Amino acid sequence: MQDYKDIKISQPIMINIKFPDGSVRPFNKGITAFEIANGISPRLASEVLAATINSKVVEINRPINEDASIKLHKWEDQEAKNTFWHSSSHLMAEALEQLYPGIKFGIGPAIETGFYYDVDLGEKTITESDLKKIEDKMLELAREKQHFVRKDVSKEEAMSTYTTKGDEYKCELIKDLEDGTISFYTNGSFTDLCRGPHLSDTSVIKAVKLTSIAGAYWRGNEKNKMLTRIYGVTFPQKKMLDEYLIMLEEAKKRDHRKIGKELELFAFSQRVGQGLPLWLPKGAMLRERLENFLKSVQKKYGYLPVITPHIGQKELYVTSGHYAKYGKDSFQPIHTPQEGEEFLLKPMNCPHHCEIYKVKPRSYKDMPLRLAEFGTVYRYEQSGELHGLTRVRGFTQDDAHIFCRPDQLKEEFIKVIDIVLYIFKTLDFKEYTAQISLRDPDNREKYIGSDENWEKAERAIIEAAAEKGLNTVVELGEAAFYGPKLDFMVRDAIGRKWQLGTIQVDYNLPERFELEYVGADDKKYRPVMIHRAPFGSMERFVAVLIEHTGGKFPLWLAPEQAVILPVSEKHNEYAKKVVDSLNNSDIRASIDDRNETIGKKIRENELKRVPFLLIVGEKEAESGKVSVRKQGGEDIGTMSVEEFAELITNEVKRQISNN
RNA sequence: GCCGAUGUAGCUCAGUUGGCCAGAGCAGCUGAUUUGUAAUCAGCUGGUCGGGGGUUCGAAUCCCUCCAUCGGCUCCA
Repeated sequence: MQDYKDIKISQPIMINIKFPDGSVRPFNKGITAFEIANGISPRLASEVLAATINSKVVEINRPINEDASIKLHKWEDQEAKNTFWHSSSHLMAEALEQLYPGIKFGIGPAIETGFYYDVDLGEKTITESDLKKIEDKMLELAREKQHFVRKDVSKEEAMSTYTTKGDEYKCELIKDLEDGTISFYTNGSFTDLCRGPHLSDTSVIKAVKLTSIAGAYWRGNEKNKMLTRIYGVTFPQKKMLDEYLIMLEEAKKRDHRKIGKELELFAFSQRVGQGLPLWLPKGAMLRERLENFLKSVQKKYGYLPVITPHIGQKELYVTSGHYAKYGKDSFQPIHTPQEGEEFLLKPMNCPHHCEIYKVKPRSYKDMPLRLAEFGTVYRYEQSGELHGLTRVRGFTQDDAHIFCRPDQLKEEFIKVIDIVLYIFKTLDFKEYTAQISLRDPDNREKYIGSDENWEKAERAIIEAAAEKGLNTVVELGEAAFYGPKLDFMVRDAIGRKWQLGTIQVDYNLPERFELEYVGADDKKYRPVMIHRAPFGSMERFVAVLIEHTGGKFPLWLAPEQAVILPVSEKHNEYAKKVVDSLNNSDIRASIDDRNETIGKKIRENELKRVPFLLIVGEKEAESGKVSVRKQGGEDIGTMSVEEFAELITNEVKRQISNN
């Protein structure tokens, strides 16, 4: 620091800074991102929270000593949020240390929304009711405008600091770090082992909410001690926190478990067993419509339906390799009166489909063979992991397996992507991304199949995704051991991300089941297998759809499309005629002929999210018409029953054919 | 499975310094009302207070245990 000042006074050394727009400007050596921002405008400087210098995110007061590229991050950038939340976790740690002296710290990173810190409270406990106190302390400390001060330390110094403090978790972390890369950050009374980056000071943290408290194993290993994890989120403006809390409320309202109960779509029974959903009539019919929709799409794409049993001999899974890998952690084998017979509940459909492939010799001319089944599978999920319909023990995959020649892989992949995108479009998922999961390049031996095939498959996926213009992220090392895959994530109506469909390439099962086809040269070849499930599972998809729509399903899926509300019992007879006529036009309509006021009937059918309410009274009965109220209250006027039926039919047609 | 919280009528929730036959609203049933765009009125029915065990003269309330649910962790073919 001292040197730099001297230099500046005598003869400033200039460095070149490159901006995101490509322009390059000279600055004095040692300038900071904050000073650069301030030179552009003081307002910008006040909003910049972090900067990326040469593709590394750093604090805005770190001197830049060589030519560099720079990008300034305001709150809108994830980099800024990460910095903000990471600093907030240090602030929380400081508050915790002051309130609970002697506690030990694990790690405290930023997460997608907010941050957490893992702490070992020793004998003490923290409950939800203590959170307010901690929040207040954090705000108090934030207002002190504490600067985050970085200090590079030797490994030895770092170790001795934490040995003295008696913080074994930090010691363990330091052990794994390389000397020369270790730094401490101090804000106020709290110093933490940390690589940064951080805010320049705490004063920008204006709003704090500690959201929950939970147990978490040290380093994520269930053999280790369980620490207390405190989750929180902070914002630079109070208003943003309020908006965030409103979003949480909205999410609560859309919870598929709540709506599923209200709309009588599905239920659970303790007696049946946890994680085993019971589909109620309305839910079952909804699911059936989704299945029929996908079936008709698949028919167009040349899929062949198959049906296989819910159990299979243990031997089947020994062959597939799943028994060795998951046998212990699955539902245990079913034994029969016959000695030595063992069956397993099927945890996936692929082995059964492989056996269908094998029922007769296959020719290269038969490829691709696309076998589809809505197959119900059972997996023993740990009890703490079960969650509504999104994580269950029995579920139905919209499964299909495509057996094809290696040269057909890319084309088949593209066709599957087409199906997935068509589904997203029809169900109004406008924002989605795709993750391409490839091999870990440094660890090739853990994957099965030849290098050549892997390269071909990886290239096929990348090219297919590119040709379809997908917005993709590539993740190395995320592939399954048997092949690369493509997973789709959608964003729902309130911005949350969900993983839905998946497309996976598999070289393993064709090998294990010795699947073959005869080529044009009369030689035998091994087919490639594609697993794909555009919905993922019916359970999960319905859950996501509920949360996406808040229970207001599109007309073609809605359990009831219209309910006829007679103004009084005198009009029930006419209402009956209307409903018969609509049902004849394949419209799902019913009468609410309860002896209640029209106001109450409207209210209750609105709560049931019925898309159209038809009010019929004296006027309508006389003129043979219906008065149409759209969900939410919009009056779309009076029309004949035929006109209304046409309106519904056209809208449904539009919704499912927007290809 | 692990940490923490919760479990009262079909639903949403009161009631816990241990003490008369455990409450409300909605839903359901019966009756009155015959209704015009988000809750008509009255009466009635309904609960092993999650299950089991214990402490106590007395337990929804305190203790133990099991189950389920919720928030996380780990896991996810």
